Amino acid sequence: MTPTHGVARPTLDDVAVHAGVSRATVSRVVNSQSSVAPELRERVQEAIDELGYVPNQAARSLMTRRSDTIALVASEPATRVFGDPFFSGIVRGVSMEANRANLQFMLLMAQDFEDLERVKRSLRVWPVGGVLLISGHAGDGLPEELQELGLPYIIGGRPTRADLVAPYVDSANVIGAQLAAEHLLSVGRRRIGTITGPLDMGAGVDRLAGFRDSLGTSFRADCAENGDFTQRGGEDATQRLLERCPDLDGLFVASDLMALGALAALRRAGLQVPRDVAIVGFDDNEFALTSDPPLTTVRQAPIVQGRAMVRLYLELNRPDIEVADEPGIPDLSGRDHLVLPVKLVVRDSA
Amino acid sequence: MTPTHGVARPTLDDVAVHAGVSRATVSRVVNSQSSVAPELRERVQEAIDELGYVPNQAARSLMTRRSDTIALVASEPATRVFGDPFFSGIVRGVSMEANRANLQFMLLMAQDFEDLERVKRSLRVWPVGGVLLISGHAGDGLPEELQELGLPYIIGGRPTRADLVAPYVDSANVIGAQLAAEHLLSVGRRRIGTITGPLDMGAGVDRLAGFRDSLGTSFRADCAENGDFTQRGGEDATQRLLERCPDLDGLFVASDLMALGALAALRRAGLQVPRDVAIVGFDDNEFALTSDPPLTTVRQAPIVQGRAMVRLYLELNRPDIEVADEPGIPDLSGRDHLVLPVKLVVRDSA
DNA sequence: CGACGACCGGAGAGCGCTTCCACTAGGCTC
DNA sequence: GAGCCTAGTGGAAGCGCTCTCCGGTCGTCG
Repeated sequence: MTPTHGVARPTLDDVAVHAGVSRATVSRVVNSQSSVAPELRERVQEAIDELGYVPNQAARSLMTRRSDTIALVASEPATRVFGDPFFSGIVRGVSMEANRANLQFMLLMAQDFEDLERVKRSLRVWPVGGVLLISGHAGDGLPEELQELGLPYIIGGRPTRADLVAPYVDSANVIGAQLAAEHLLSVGRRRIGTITGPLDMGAGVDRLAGFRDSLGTSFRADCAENGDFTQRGGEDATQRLLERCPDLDGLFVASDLMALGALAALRRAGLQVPRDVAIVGFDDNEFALTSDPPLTTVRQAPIVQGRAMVRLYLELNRPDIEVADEPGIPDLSGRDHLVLPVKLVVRDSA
Repeated sequence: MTPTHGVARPTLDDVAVHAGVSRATVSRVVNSQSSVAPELRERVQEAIDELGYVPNQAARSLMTRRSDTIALVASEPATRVFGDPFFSGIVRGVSMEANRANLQFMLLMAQDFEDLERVKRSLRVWPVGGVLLISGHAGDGLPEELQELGLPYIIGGRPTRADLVAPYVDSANVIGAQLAAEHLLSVGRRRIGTITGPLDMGAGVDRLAGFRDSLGTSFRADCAENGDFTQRGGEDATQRLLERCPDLDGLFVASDLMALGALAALRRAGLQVPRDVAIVGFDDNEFALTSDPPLTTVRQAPIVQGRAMVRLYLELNRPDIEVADEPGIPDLSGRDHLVLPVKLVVRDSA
């Protein structure tokens, strides 16, 4: 048996004795709820500092029946979660905001069906107060599971099932894709194809929809190829696309990582970007800047998205934690969802 | 206040009543320690299944004064943790093995000094039973802090301070670098430079040491340039190196990600790989395979390393959890450290 | 000046679990 | 067959905390 801490940690009682008050008073000071006389509060605070008192989370959550832990669940294999800067942004945002709210967050990844079961089991066993769902694929069953467990959750992206009402934080994917398509049209491209994201994900569907919408009658279904948001997938998809639509002069790729693959495929096919084919990506991550040529792309803000997800969770489920307004993060009081703006960033690829 | 679970969860008592035994007996069955009559044990198990009983972790760890949670702490910014497949491998390995042992793991990243303080605070507040430290930089103070907190920890890599005795799991970095250098020599290269890792990290120091060792008197200090294990860092370092040592015909780069950058820098300088400069990397991750040309590199096994770290932790600190032998993971009974073998993988770059 | 209310602090009951201890059987040894 | 184990079970005491009650102390108004 391993004690959690080598040195015996001071308890509430210790502090109470030290400060000459009752446990209840100390508790009230610690949780800064209800009224404690200023003088007493100060004395208690001093005792806390002096003893280096830190509340025992286990005891606390045993009593309150809630836990100050949120889980970030990605229905993706670890390689993808770790390979795409988009996820790193989300994680950073979540980590940032969770920290500010004194929540602990844990990261769960589900590579496959088996893992999905494991994750569900984890959520059952571990005292988690809420779940942030990212990269949801239709049919992973996670929202339903959480519903059943009575665990509040926030979706990053949008619900994939229309009958499922759930709070979410999404990027303006449709608009972003429209901007991309319009830009390609505005630089004179007329035979425009697209590499989509997975069509069981909101982002995949929406970016295709926006693209199709802006192209109108010039949209050619045979010049849309499915990718999987990985570089390799983008490369393969582009190669297939080139075989079917060799006369392409413009390409909207639904993520920068896939666009990187597309660049490689085009180069191998002897095509120059943007001279022969103009490319617009989606994300605006570090790859977009360092690629050759630098990508024209649609900027979204994964860090903000991650932060907003935590804040939305707090807003809806933790009235005891106050969420201070923050510049750069849209106000979300009273809302149950948020769609973050995107912006076209023009560089050399289109 | 949010209840952790919408539906009232059955407690030990519920199970006890249902099975017609005492709480103590149910607890014994759940923890499968000490002896319970087979017949009773079965009856209890049935009751557990029937009610869908899941132990309350908070109550449990309140009693046992330990927590079934381990933290994986990376002294790196999130962008690096998420950008390098090495980390993704570690995380996957840890996640895998933690899961098997029914431990929860949480990921903490320290971008800078401020974060480091935050992480330390987290470790104090949250009931963590042990810590896995990766990517330790000399002077981050983490080991000392953990020592003081009385938290057991395992180092991924090796202790950066000689006076610090701590269990660790490392790769055979010195040997790996020797293999790389010897390979470059064996293909006839004589003017060999190196891009090192950060020299405040064990991996950085050891790979340089192995390289220098194999080169002997042909080692040229001015043809060693420091990198930071990022692609960009590798690119910049290579560029600097080329200015100082334009006659280079071989290059050992201490990580594949940096090697990718090196390839870019060489290409920009109009040099061909391997004709003009032969390159050997370190890692053997997916980039090594897809780069142009595919990298000759030293293979290490981050997933195994992650798994071994958890197993070593269990071995040393949790006698109550048994660690079954696993093919592919070196036996670690009785050991307090492990050095994983590496292997040269020859492809086209050298 | 007495009574009422507002407010503040303390006592104490548990949250769900583990584990020490006491106790009962049954199987030994001599 | 009496003593003595050993194995198996239940009772009960808390782990450290929160929060409901309740009693006490003021300020204030009639």
